[in-house]
Amino acid sequence: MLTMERFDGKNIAIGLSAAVVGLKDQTPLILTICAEDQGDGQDMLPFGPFDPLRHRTFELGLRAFVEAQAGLQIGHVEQLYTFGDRGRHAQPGDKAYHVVSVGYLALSRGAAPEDAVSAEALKLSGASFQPWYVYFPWEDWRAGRPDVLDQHLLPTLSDWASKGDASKAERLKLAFALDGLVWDDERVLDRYELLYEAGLVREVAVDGRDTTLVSEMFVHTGRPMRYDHRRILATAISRLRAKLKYRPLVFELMGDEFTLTELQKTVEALAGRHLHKQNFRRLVEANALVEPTGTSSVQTGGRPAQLFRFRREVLLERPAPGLRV
Amino acid sequence: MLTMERFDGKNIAIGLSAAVVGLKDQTPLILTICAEDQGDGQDMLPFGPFDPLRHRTFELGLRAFVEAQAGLQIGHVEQLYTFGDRGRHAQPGDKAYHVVSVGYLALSRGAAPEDAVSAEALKLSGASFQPWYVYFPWEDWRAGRPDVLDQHLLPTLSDWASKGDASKAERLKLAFALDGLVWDDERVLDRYELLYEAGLVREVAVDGRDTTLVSEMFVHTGRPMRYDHRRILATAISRLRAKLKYRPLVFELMGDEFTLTELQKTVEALAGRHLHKQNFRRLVEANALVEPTGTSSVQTGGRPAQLFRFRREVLLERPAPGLRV
DNA sequence: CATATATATACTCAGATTGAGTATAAGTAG
DNA sequence: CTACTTATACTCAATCTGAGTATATATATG
Repeated sequence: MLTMERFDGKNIAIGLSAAVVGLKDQTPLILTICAEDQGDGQDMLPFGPFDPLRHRTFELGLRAFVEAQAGLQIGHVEQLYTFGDRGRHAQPGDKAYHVVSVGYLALSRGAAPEDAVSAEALKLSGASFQPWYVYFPWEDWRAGRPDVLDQHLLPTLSDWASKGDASKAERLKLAFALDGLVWDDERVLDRYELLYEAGLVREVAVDGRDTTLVSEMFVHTGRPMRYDHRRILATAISRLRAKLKYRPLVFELMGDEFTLTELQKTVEALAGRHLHKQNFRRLVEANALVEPTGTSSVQTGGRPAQLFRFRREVLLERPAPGLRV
Repeated sequence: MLTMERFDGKNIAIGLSAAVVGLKDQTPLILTICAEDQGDGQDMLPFGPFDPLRHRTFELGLRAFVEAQAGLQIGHVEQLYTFGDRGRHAQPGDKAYHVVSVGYLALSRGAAPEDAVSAEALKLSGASFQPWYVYFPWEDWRAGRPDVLDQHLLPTLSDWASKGDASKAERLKLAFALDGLVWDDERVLDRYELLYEAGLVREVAVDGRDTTLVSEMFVHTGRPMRYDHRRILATAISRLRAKLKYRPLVFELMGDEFTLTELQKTVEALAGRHLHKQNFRRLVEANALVEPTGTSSVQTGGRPAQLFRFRREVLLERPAPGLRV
């Protein structure tokens, strides 16, 4: 019953997709590509088929795709999730294979203004970094609660949930912090999935659903992506936001030297919320995550700020060094 | 360049494997199967090939395999990781396909003594629940630091690390809490991977490595499993231990009514470490995870304990209800 | 140069949480 | 009745957290 003959692989293909996060001007960015032969204008993440004959591991394959499609070297890479549902990767003329999609999170400094080499490579390849809140406008709370929530998303979602079973209303309550619950910045995927199930994002069209009744919502639910790439991006943001709290991942996106304010603005940009300045400082210094370089920076107006660098040794000293804010 | 024709799926197969956790007599258990035609005596997790034509999603496929191979219904299911490296799933005569392995964590009440139906089904199928610390003896700290660490594992591992580059020594230090670091109960996978890389677990034999020099270590490094199943189990334990702290997963393994001591012993069994009794109580009650049933239990000796049940409503009240111990 | 303005950095303080107890209650075994 | 066992209540100091106030040091302006 359990022989290997049942491992009959035909008709299955594995797609590797990378959510490559960058940063420029306190804006979190995501690397997108466009392909000539699939150009319906929708954004895509760098991706490609895993071929075990050419790539020893998923990760090596992934790095090769990003390099080939955007000319970019990536640093930290971690696996997110493997999506296997039928339909979510479907495209016309694609009946031959069932595509299973392995999503990855990657971090890159290639979006920084000072990286001229990456900028040139991006221009040549046609790839580019897009602000990630374009795809999820309701996830940016830095300037307070986004208006789109109360004006468009929640009325429609509540209506949808009230017509379904109780579990839909429960999930909605938890994901969107109804009834006085606190907004959880890590539930990016939960929120996107609810919008998807409610048929409010443009991607549902490839599922063959009728969208005429809700299509006026699409303008409020962010820019769509090809395939299931927006779902992978949502997973990436969720993971990154969670991991910031117990791993020093921010520094993979920062320059070598930075002020504490720059560090804070970066964390705020990724977490999508505002932090208390004095307490942020205390946290960073208490955790010994950084050390002063001795120099200071002449900023725009105000007292000059000390410059700091990441203290790599912290990785060997503390079990879970991060910015639990 | 990015056409779907490159999604050429031949020679790839997807294997689904489940680490099904159960509990009996304060012992964490893992469901293992044995197959006649692959019977070299090594334990396996329930697993099988994903066939998109028969199973709409990975999860449905997985449930079907567990049902077929152990006659067991499983409750909570979550994806762990997808392993794609060449070699780790290899077996003689298995050249036709590259098997990519998607690991899952599942929880089941089927190992409880009162579940006669599951016991019967297990007997018929030949599957059984095994104590999980048999596979990872160094992970059980309930009775203090396990002797095997200082007597066998750490001397050999340190020796191995000192001959490699500095990063090996760093990983060893973090994973096994050298130099006064605190033991992190969640790093089960890190520790197993180090033992694997150092060639100290029996599974390395299928990698074609020479094991004559280290084979006397195998008796100290736990019982092996087929394929990469012990790695999946390590991932499952890591994830379960991490998630206990912010999700009320324990209750998926408990009966409907229980005393606080039973609850504590269960958490201790899973986390592999001893907890402070009075503080555990305080934590459980402060988080409003349970409510008294009004009855009490006549235990062996001592004052009778109140019986409690899980307060399901907590899922709707608090953002991350768990037992952060 | 004095002053307004902007940013950086230091320090305070009350309330909540945590780790590690002591004290007391309510059963069973002999 | 006494010893023993387990359950439950309460204490206390150290630490952490959220939300401030106060002060320092720059630039821009009249």
